[in-house]
Amino acid sequence: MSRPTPATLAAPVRSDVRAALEAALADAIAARRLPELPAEAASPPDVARPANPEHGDYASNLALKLARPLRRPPLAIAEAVVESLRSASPDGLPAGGGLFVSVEVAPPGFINLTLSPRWLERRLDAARIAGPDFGRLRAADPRHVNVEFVSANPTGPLHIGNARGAFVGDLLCRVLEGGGHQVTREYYFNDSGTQVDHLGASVLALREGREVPEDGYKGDYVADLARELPGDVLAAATAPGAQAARVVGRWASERVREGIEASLARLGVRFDVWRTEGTLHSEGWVERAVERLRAGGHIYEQDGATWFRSTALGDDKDRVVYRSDGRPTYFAADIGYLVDKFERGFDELVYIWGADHHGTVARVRNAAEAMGYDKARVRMLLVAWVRFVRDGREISMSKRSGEFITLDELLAEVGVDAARWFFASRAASTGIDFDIELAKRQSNENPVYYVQYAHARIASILRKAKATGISAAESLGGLLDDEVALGMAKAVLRLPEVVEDAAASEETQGLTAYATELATTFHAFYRDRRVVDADDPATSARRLALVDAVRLSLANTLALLGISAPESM
RNA sequence: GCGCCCGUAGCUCAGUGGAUAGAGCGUCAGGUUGCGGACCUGAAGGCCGUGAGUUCGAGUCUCGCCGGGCGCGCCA
Repeated sequence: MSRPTPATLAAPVRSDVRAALEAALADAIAARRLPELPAEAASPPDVARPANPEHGDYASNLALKLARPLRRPPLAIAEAVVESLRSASPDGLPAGGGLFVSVEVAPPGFINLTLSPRWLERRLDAARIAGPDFGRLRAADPRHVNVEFVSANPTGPLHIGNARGAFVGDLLCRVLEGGGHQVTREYYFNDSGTQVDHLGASVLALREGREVPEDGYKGDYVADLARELPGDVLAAATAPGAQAARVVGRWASERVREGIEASLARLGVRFDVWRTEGTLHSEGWVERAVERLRAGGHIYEQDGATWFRSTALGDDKDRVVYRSDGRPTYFAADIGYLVDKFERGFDELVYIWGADHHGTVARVRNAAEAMGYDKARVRMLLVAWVRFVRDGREISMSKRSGEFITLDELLAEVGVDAARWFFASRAASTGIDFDIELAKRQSNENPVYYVQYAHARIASILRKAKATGISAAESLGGLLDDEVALGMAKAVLRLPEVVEDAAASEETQGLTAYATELATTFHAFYRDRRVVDADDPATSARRLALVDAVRLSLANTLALLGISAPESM
């Protein structure tokens, strides 16, 4: 028997259940207990986890779904499929022998399936062999995805308004990677625009002891930059004929960008590509994009400006690409960027944008379509607004008021783990409140500590076992006849399908909910079963194996979220 | 006015068309001579904004309305 790869070992249990049902359905048709399937009904069977444990570990509605196309009562279809499931010899099931200990038909036509303890034991042993790979999947359709996020212009440090996009973007990347896809994290910024000139003028003004201009930047970091401004840059800026604000601005924005990179690193976010708007023009990507559109008849001239006919594809209005004075718009860079990204070979482009940018979604996707790209491969994930609150009062984000909070300050207050958990456990599209005081409190008010505590507690048990001279058994061998252990084993083995769902939905709430549930299951197990018991080393060894599998699942889930899994706390 | 997002327990939020709608916090009542009490058990608390529709089945899909947020530049 060839040894399965870790990715195979970590495959979702649910897919085995699906495969078994599919095989049983095919068998029932072959045995003429059911008529041939019409082509349109040939999708894989739906499998869900019932809310009520009496309905088994998994339930399928395939009989209900097939009732109409097969023109048979759902109960009759369910009976036919179940007969196939039952008649298959324990090791004759294509998806793996002895998968189920019970298969039942329940009105109005559900098929309820309960997993076999023996099969679960083998699966759990395999998960432990997979180790850190348990929960990392092999994608059926591996894609190389470009995820562009944060993308704040380097005119000042990241503030809490940038926080959600940074976390959501990174979490999306992690979940896609967990689902077996390849990801490039990309940061897009402008280091040559008027904003950068304003920054340069502000720094220069302070350096020369003048007031910051009206449209300049006023934060403390500007004063720091003025102090640090090197003599040679200052000399170059003040040389005759030099564009002083621009020269200083270039230097300052690079310094700010380095600071942003460092802040993001503290969040556990590292970008693969830093791309500037300027290079999209200098490298000719914008021209290439416009030519492509022009060739397709999507460009016209009016009032001296160059327009993209976005309305032809359903947008509200056409969009200017080159202004009447010849300067390109921001949108021009956007379309050049599309060509650049696709030329680099990505299968899919994802943009993490604030919800206030939703108005620009249609034009960019339309431009992609007009240039001959598949619109479905260009997707914008809109991140809703966060109200930052301290003890119930909203924190104003005005830079002028001085209440401006940087990302670094937020992290210093609440910690990376708590912040990551907070954003991971909420859908990106929902507006949320972030109570800084609440997030700070290290108690059971904050579920991240609850989960980390479970991990630390297991680590402590493992230490205790080692000191006692008991080590984890290689195989669970019979342990799952104990119902308490059985329930926990099932919880552990859910991880791969939780990851699968997260990658498919591109949301992480399922992972945090899962980790909380697994921690709860463990704490209950801890209450009901003693793990380390010198009087029963055989049972101890098996329980240690099971508990270690819980630790593994918690650690892998937290790792996927970029959250630490402490050995003690 | 048009477009996008949102409306679920006192609060903050989950809930891939399935069976009795969940979690954390908060409130109330309990629990440890054993491996970590940052733990455990229980209770109260819901016309899932609202009205229709689609179907075997709707918190979930469609449409209308009500309420909230955000957009609607030759700005970035």
